[in-house]
Amino acid sequence: MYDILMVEDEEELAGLLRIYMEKAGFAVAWVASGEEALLWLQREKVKLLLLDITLPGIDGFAVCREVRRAGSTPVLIISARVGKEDQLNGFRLGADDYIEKPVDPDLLVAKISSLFARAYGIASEKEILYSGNLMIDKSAHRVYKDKMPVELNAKEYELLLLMAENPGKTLDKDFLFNKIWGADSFSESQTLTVHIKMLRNKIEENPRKPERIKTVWGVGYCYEEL
Amino acid sequence: MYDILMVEDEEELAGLLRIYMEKAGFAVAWVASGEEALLWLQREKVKLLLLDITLPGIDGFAVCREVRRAGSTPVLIISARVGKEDQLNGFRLGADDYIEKPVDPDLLVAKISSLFARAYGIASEKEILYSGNLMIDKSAHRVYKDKMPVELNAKEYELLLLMAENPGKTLDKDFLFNKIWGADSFSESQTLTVHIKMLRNKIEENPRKPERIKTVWGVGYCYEEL
DNA sequence: AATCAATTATTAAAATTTGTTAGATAAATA
DNA sequence: TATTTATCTAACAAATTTTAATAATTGATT
Repeated sequence: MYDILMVEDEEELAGLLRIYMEKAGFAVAWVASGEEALLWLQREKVKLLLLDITLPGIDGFAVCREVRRAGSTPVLIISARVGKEDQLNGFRLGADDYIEKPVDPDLLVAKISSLFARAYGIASEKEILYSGNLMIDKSAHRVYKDKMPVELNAKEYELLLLMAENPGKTLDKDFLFNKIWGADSFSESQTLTVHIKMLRNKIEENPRKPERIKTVWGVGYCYEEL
Repeated sequence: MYDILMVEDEEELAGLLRIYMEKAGFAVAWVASGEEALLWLQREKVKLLLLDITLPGIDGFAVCREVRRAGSTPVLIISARVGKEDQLNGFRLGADDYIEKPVDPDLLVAKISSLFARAYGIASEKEILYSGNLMIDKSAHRVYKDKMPVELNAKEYELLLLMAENPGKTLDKDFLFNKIWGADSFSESQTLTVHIKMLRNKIEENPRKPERIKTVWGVGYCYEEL
């Protein structure tokens, strides 16, 4: 898989940028139009998209929109248009950055590296998870509520983490149970609900009226990011 | 916990930016020097750091370096210095972006939002089905009518989803029943109509004159997308 | 238009399922 | 062994689903 797909119709610029990017260790693919870009992306994945806006045919904005519809691939826009509206539009479509021409290759490479680090380096091994007034420090295996440590035991911690990593999603009881206790395990009956109860006692403001761990009747529980 | 810690010694600019950022929904804390910033960060976590470079005492670069040493908090640098070297230096220290003064508040907010989405996955993919003034959040298993939550229980939810996924089509009673209750199941007699009734009570403007769930005599029901 | 049978709607209450909770017991850990 | 943590029990509470009886509506027939 290539690291970068560059969509740029000016051949000379494309050549220059490619040299710089490859010198920085990125594997670069190049296409010259929006149509080609979309076709290319149908066949193959890429880690980052470097996208000129002014292209013949389908323009960069449209490509950006399509890419965002499909996933969260980082998109870096290059444009000769200097208007603020164009930039805002780019961000609205989900671009990660917007660079105005003329492009300084060193800066471009710096930005790409930064974006790579954010998207693939640090973020993937995010050690700390924030969720409203809750902070879950994965490396320390510890949870803080309003900056005050909360003492959770192992099962409670696992439960909370699993739910907090899927905020806003209803996880059904079987899923939760299987993830934490393992497929079989005789118990099940009440043991999950009991643990939910204890968790709520520890992290809910008012455990009788849970705001954070909502129960979805007949299905399971849903963690709300407050 | 605050979303953003702004480190900026120009009080007027700080005030202006704060207004824009808060309007965009971010909780903003503000300190005016590098020393304060470091002290602040020792006590409290923050989701994003907005950092001016030219500060009295400890400058922005030094703060950035410290922050990176401690973790992967997103850092956005603002600077009055327009040199390419300064920018490269910022990126080298691990900054996520570098904005030159004068700062356009709209663009700043756009960049911050983009960075938030990248770092915290706010643009997390959710399965949502829109149908007129109804919104069905499949991942949360929840339904909203005019943005207000509607409390549906399991069977009602299944029914609604099944119908909403086939708008404008008349689904006959057997089909609905079999899909939700399963082929056999003694009951049937009234149980479907009762559930339809309850659904209508919850999502129709005037349950006596259903606009959304129409009954098709002798056949079944038809969900209208309004 | 009036009648009739079939179908659907409404309602309330019974039956069932599911959730909560506190406390007892067992298991693991120090 | 003392202490903590995990699991289970059982009674209770609450919400959901079904049943069943009655009312209203529809479409066909006269």
